Amino acid sequence: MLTERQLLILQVIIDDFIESAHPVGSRAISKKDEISLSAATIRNVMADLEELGYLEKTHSSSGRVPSEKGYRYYVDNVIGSSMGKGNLSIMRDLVRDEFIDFEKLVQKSAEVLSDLTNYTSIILGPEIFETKLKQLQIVPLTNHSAVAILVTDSGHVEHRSFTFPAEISASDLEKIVNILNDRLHGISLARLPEVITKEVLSLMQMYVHDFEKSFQYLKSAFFQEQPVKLYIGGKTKLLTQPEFNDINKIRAFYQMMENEDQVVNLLKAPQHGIKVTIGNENEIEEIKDFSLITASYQFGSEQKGTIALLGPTRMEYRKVITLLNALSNEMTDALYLWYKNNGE
Amino acid sequence: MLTERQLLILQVIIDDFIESAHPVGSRAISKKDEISLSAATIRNVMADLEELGYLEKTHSSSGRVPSEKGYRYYVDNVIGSSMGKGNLSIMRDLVRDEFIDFEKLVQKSAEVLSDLTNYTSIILGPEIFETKLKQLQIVPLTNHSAVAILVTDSGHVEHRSFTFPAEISASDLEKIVNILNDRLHGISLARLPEVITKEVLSLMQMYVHDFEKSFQYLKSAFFQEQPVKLYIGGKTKLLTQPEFNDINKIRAFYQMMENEDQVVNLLKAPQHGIKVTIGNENEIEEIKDFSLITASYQFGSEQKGTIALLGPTRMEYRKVITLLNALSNEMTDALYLWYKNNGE
DNA sequence: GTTAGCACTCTGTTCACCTGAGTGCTAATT
DNA sequence: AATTAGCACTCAGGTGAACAGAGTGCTAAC
Repeated sequence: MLTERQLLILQVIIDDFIESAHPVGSRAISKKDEISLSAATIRNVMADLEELGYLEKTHSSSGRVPSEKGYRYYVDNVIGSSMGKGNLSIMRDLVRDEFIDFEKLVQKSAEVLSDLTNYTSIILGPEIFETKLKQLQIVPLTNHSAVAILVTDSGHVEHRSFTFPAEISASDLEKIVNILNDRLHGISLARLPEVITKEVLSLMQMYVHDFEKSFQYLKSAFFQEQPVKLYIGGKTKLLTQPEFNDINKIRAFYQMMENEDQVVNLLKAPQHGIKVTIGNENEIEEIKDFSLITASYQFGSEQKGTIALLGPTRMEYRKVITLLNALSNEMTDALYLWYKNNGE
Repeated sequence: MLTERQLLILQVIIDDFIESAHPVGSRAISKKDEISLSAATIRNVMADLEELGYLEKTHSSSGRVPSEKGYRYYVDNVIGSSMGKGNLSIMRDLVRDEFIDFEKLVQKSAEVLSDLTNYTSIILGPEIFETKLKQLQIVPLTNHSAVAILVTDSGHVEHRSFTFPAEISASDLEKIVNILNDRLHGISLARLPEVITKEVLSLMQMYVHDFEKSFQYLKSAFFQEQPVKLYIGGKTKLLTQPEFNDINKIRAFYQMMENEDQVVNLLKAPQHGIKVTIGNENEIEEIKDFSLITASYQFGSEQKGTIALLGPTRMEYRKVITLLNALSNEMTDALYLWYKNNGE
């Protein structure tokens, strides 16, 4: 357990380093208003903190830099008590004003989040597989191609073009759509392939032969899809961070961001509230010197989405946590209201 | 007019530089198989070429580097005659295999293009405003919200959620949709707002009062949209290019790429065939040391889309031009066939 | 327990120096 | 008249020495 003085100094060092990105020395600290100790005393405390693993030196005679353990302690014990304020109203207004369309809201939120912080924001939409089919539409384009449109109760729209044998007539198509809508309405997307195969396919083969092949394609087109949508804001914001001076780091980072699956997995872990992973706590090699802060929001009764900010370990934790907290609450509230009206 | 020898040497220098990214010296050239002159002679030729403006030195005793004028000459006079080959079949197969869905095809093409070249590819979809409305659908979600879906004859799907006063009933909605479909079918998206305002709005006000406000929103949501879709492949590919060592360059470049409007404008200039803009020929400040190669493809009778590759001025012009040429032809062919079947 | 003082350590910068790649010019060669 | 060999010259980039500055750890005094 840290003494009060140790805690104070740890906190001051971290705050200073977060702001300046430079190792902080004993003299600089002793000059701060809230500190009335000499540099020498502070050096002793710093030595202790280093021994305990909360601080590090970049070289033998440099100032101190927080270690990951230091950040962890800071996040766990310092921040929780004193949430930042300000900006909260921005989040609230944002959600209220933009909430006409879920996609628009999320996209906008991602942008605002990264503008406010200068980090990269990532928002994961709700598991689309859990939403239920509202309506299926097939719009013929030519006599052998059409576009299939699928609307879920959450207002998501997915669409695919597909081709089919010319024998199928427009009225056939209409029949098929009617059958599908009749049987599939209210079924969750996750169960769709199963239900289709079990209940509907045989029914349809009565109407049209050889439909199966095209149908197979259509099915795969819809259901091998990424199960969640990813919204990223401020991809280039990190370039302005001083730790991003190394070109190889930049390369590695952007390469990893291109792999959507990986990013999705990063955020997907089920969780409640705010979760902070610092540096090596992250599982993915490429972000071992980043910190990732995630918050989940509720969508309806069961589904969850995730909001995250990705920045250097030297991150403005207090601000970010406050912000994410606010946004996730606002989104949960807004979605709750919206979803409630959405029942049958 | 360049002598044969000057041309040969210019060509060799450019080819060498494109490959190595290092200034090329007289000795290196004299060693090449296709050259049987001494270094001294070559130095004389190089001095001439420099005086003519086709070559430059990075400092007084460095090897030569092609100037923009040099690249321009190379592109205009050297390449045209001898198209590269290979990879052409890749493009053909790509278009044939993936052409089920226009979006998928384009997305995939952008990726392949940038994988093949290590440059960033940009594809502009056809002007969506020129396509014609095929069908409009409104799917109610709650008793005061719905999602509107718009399908064009090209198979594009646009959708927006919107809210409306609770007084409007489901049957009212259905009527509205019927009216809209009846009146708007076959109208180009560009004319849609006009037609709606002139012919349909009054008709609808007979059915529903106060519909106008919500409708206004819906209209703006659809029509203030970006008029063209942008597909970008290999955004990070450029990071592997050696000229991209300067962090500030990277920042400037990515900042500019974030501005979609600007990128669209870059490619939008009406043109036929292949167009190469080298370095300062580009209007946008941020890409004054890039080269941009664009090719257009035809979509139906009138509409055009653009395919482009963006890379350092030290670009593999021959390969890129060949590739773009092939892809744009394949796409035009495929789209022609597809679109022909698509008439009424 | 706190602080002043001092020797020590390490980084980053500057400067001189050197090497290697390449040039331009002149004079000899074909 | 064109080509080439030879040589002096230039410049970028790398290496190492010198040095200033920031910071530490330790000891002795307060």
